[in-house]
Amino acid sequence: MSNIAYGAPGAPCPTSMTAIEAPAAAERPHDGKSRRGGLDRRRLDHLLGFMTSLADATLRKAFVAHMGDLKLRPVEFSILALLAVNQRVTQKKLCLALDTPAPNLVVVLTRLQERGLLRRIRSEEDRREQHVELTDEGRQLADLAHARSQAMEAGALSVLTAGEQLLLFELLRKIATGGRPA
Amino acid sequence: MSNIAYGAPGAPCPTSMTAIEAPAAAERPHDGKSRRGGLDRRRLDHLLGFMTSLADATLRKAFVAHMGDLKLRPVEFSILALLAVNQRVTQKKLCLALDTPAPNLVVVLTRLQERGLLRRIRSEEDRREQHVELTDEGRQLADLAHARSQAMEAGALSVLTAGEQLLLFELLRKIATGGRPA
DNA sequence: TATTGTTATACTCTATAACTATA
DNA sequence: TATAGTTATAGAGTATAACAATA
Repeated sequence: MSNIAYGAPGAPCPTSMTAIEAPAAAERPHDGKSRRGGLDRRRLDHLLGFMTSLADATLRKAFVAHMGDLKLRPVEFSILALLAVNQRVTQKKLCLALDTPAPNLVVVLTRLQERGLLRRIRSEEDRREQHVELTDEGRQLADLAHARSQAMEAGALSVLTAGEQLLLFELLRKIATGGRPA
Repeated sequence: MSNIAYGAPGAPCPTSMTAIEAPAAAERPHDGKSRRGGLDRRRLDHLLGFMTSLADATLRKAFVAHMGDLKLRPVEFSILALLAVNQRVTQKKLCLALDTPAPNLVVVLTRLQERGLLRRIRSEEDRREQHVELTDEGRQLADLAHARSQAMEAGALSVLTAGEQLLLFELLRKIATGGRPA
């Protein structure tokens, strides 16, 4: 269910390249570690993007294991989680919060709406906007999913001490924000 | 270029759900942090999978910025990196190392082969296997990409101290492997 | 003119089934 | 019967252009 190919999709690919430079300097056989499928992975294991991909693969499996029977995709989980604790949420705000193009959000919201989990209500102040809100059924599922996510998190983080958990979040936050505070 | 919708694609979606449980207990207005697009993100910010998604988005942008002109996608970068330091690599081994289904690897390898970056050589011992190896041109690009990855890494990690960097890798490794050593 | 939401569309990524050729 | 690689295909994720309604 999704590989660990490393980092970014979407980049173009056609032929071309700059080539030459960089000697294949100090690289001895290998150290016995850094392997998988029997291959030496020394040029990948020191890359943060590769390691987060590995961690992501593990966390995706945990998501499916814990949330699978709720029929919620990650983006759907995120939307319910946002709607559960925010009021007067417009689609524009959801796009910003999830960093998702508007057209893609539309189809996800429509899917959730057809499941009876949320409503779209045309704003009276600005009739261009729609306010998205959970139905009772949607709120129940949001709360259940939230509870499940806590259990999932406990499992994934159980390999770390409490101090390590805090540290990991803080380090990831720094990476994600490029060092900026919030 | 890719959102931060959270974790796992691929999960099914049709209707259904178990519903009910979990009270929306102690949740006060918000703390001023945990926001983006003006929305309270308290049910997401404590989830490791969400944070790694955020970090991944940042790292993907760094990948494009540093590697874009080499016309290498992440999975292509990874393949070159593996071929550069391994001998007698079969497609089966690459599939295992990258956790990628064989049919998907085939198209990527064919693309790289058509660019003149690698060769597929039928094994004499077992004629079902193909040995994949870099051409001279492929090795040059692999080495250049490796050098670029080092610069990219330095930039992404510059927000952390040397100690924090080591710690982050170790914590991610523990998450990825579920606590197992290698 | 600019913004919110929508439709249509395209390209990539991911995954599976079915086939071949070898073993 | 099993394995390495391939072909074909389907589904989900991601992205952009163009449009309608409203401001």
